[in-house]
This record gives sequence, C-alpha cells and structure tokens, in this order.
Amino acid sequence: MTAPFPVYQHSPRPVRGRVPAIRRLASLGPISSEAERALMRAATASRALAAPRELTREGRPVSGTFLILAGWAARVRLLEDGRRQIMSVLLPGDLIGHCHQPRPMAVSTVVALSEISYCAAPQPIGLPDLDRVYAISHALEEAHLLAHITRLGRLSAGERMLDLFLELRDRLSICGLVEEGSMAFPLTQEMLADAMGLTPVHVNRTLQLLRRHGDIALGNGRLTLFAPEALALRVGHRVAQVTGHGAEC
Amino acid sequence: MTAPFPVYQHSPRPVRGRVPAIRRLASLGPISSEAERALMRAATASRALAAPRELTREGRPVSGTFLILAGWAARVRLLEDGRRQIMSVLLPGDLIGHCHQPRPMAVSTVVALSEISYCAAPQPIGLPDLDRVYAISHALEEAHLLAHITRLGRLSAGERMLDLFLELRDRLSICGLVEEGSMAFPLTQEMLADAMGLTPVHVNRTLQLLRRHGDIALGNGRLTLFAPEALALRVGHRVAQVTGHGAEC
DNA sequence: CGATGCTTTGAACTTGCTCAACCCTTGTGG
DNA sequence: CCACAAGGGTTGAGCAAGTTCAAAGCATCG
Repeated sequence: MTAPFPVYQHSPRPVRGRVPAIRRLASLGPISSEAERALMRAATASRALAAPRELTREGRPVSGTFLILAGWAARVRLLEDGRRQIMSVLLPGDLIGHCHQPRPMAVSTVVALSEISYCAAPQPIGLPDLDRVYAISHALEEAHLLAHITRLGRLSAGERMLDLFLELRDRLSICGLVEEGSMAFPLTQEMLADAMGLTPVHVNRTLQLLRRHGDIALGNGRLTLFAPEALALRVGHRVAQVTGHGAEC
Repeated sequence: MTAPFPVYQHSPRPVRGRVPAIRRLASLGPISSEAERALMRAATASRALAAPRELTREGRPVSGTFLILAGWAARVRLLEDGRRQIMSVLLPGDLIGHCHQPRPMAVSTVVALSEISYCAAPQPIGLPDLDRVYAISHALEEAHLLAHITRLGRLSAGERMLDLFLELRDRLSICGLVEEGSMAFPLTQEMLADAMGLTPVHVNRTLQLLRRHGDIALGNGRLTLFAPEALALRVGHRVAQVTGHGAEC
C-alpha cells in the first residue's frame, strides 16, 4: 500500500521499468543503470496536482523540466473569447519544458486533465543516455504534433477520434498501461472536443456512432478499442516511432 | 547579374544579413563572423529545386540538414486517398532536418511550393553560436506547429487565413522580405487549402470576403495586409518569438 | 436531498463541401 | 499568328458535416 502507483501493485514482480514513466523512457533507448537510478530517485520526490490545475503558464518563467509519472496532462492554448485548443496530450513518461537551451519562458500552458503525479526530470549532465533519451522523447513529441495537425486538417470527426485513440493506445502500451486493448481514459467529452477541434455535442454523437459500429467501448473512465489493427488501417493511422539507430527529426 | 538572389540586387549596399536566410538566422541570436562566414560559404553551393518537387521523403534516409535560401517549401503529409495536409510552411532561413541526434530518417516529406534555392546547412561543430541559433530556430518551428494546431482546431476559415497570413508576414519581415506590408506570395489557392484544412473552393470564397472587407489584397503572386495590427487584434494572433535570453521551449 | 459535473437528446441553423461548369492567362506547337 | 492545352481562379446550386441553444437524464457526493 506504500507504492506510489496503486494501479501497478498487482504486477507480479518488480521488473525493470515497472514504473510507467521510466518504462517509457527506457523504451526510447538503452539507459545505464546509473541513469535509471537517477530517474527512480527523482520519482521519489513526486508532487501531485489535481484536475484542472495548471503546471506551467505560457510566457511565465519555468523552474525546470518536469516528468509526468502518472495521470494525463495537456498543452493547451486559450483564446480571448474562451475557445480552447488542446495541442497535445501528455502521458506518463512525457517531459514538460525540455530543451537544450537556457529557457526562461514556457511556450505553452500545461494543465492537468486528471489528477497527476509528476517530478522534476533529472538533469542529464554526465548521463549521456538520459540526454539522448530526452532528445528522442522531444522528437517523438514533435511527431505527435505533426500527426495532430493532419488529424485536425484532413480527417472527419470519426476518423479524428479513432486516430487519436490509436495514438494514445500506442503511447500508453509503451508504458504498460494497456491491458487487452483496454485502457484507463480520464478525458471527458468536453476535453476530447477541445483536443479534436469539435463541439462537445458533436463528440458525443460521434462517439455513439463509433460505439454502435462496434469500434470502441468508452465509459466509466475506460476506453477499449476493438480490432485496433483494422481501425488503424481504416483511418490510415501511422505509428510515430523512433527509427533505426537514432531519433527521427 | 551573378548574385544568387536577384530580388535583392537593388539593395543599396551589401549590409550584414543582406541574404534573407542569413538575416533570419542572425536575428535569432548573435553569431560570430566566423559562423556567418560559414553560412555564406555554404550558401555559395546552392542548389535549385522546381515547384512540386520533393526535397526529402518521409521515412527515407536523409543526407544532412538543409537551409532554405530562397523560395517557399512545406512539410506535407499525404493520405492514402489523396488528401494532403501542409503541416508547416518553410521560408528562407528555415532549416530542414535539423536535430541533435544521429538521424537516419526524415520525419516528414518536404516539397518545394515555389522554385526554391537551398544549400547544406553548415555543421555547427566548433561554432557554438550556430548551434544555439539552430536550436532557437527549431524551438520557433515548434511554436509554429502549435500555432497551426490552434488555427486548424479553433479558428473559422476567415480567421485561419488571416492568422496564417500574419504569421507569414512576421516571418518574412525578419528576412527583410516585406515591403510596406506587401510580400511575394507564391501559394496557389489549392496549396492554401491544403495548409488550412479547407477545400480550394472555400478558400476562394473566403479570400473574396477578406478582399471585399478591405483586409487584404492578393493576386499576381503578391499579398498585402492592410492594417495588420488591427487584423492581429481581431483574430487574436500572437507572434511567436524568442523571449529574453534564450530559446523558448 | 439537492448540488454538481458529465452525458445525452432534439430541432434549427451555419459553415464548409461537392460537383460541375466556366473564365482567364500563359505558354506551346502548328 | 492562331489554336489549343494547361493551370489557376471564379461561380452556382445542392448537400453534408458540424454547430448552437436549450433541456433533460444520470450518476456521484456531501
């Protein structure tokens, strides 16, 4: 009962990468046990943040790089008239505010979409593995932005949903957070609307179609994708991945 | 008649940053004369590419980092059924394929939208200025991606157009390519449609509205924005910029 | 028990899409 | 010099996708 991630208590044995966030980072490239220890140590000093709270604010100075340990967050932009756009969804193992330069300002506002647990990401100084893994993570994040642009620009409401669900599934499964095609899914329909550039009402109707069509099950904070490979084919979903020996760019 | 950029021949004297691409990079941070000479040298070995040709192909190995010297290009994604999304527009001074890691693969397809002139970007090895400027350029590019996501997700057709036009104006003026609010604008309405997630027909009608409203003049390869500050206010346009002492991130 | 937050429903409406044609300019070959 | 093809740009009419507003349903929680 002392483990910080109750969801994973039932994991049979303490395997390497049992913590979802570290599991993700380790999947991006080999990391030394020293680097892994630094991550574990950082995760010890975790902080919690409740649902609609802000972690960083666009234009404000930030105190460092954060690592999400549990829960979902998002980079959002708010327009004057109240319209909101979720620019990217941040999952366990994702970094916030990482960059190679001294960076006094945050580019984007980050809000918690569910209760989250996060920590300061360990400095990669003297840990080249970590540096490399951070860079790959950053490259992947950019790939996700590109995917989101295509989604918003050229996919219909139904395609958009499925494509996003597939991406989230891919990313969560790396963390070990998908079991039999089913995953915890804390987004409300309103958040989905803000991510997809739709209205909540239309999200609701689109979800109903997808359910009726037998593509998904969504409710009670869980999402299940049925025949995800077939869905991926249908919407032309591509998996963002680290290719070959290094990062994409 | 031997200058590679005929457009700038009339410039009265050879000022520093006379070449648009170098002018942009120099605007991102101070660069040593050594770094600037490296850029000039690289620009000497420029290559040309005609309008709908590809510079890199998604998933293909790439031979290095390129620097756009003149003309417009774009990062595009093609869907199976022929839909196309322009994910970002690349202008003189923009880098292609820059990243900190060994990068065997291109993340995105880059096509020339007009006749372009480009060169290999000089290696920043031993030139920390250049390294920093490249990183800032990269950070700005990400800021543009975020802006594009918001545009596609939450702005109406008219707002989208104006917001994109304003961004392009900001970026071109850094290169010294805007004169009295007017700039060369090589995009066809079809390309605009692919960038904005609209159909060419709707782009046409939206442009007509904007013209009638006295916001813009567009034709013969030139775009003029009337009262750009007022337009920026109207659509809530934000200028992506490098803040304070370092890069955004 | 009422309040709160999320989901669902209906009906009218608007924005943007589709298809199809036409126009205009530019360049090319007979 | 003209004909014609090709690549934009423009127009119209009908349609589909997504929005708006407003209300009701349904859990959970204090």
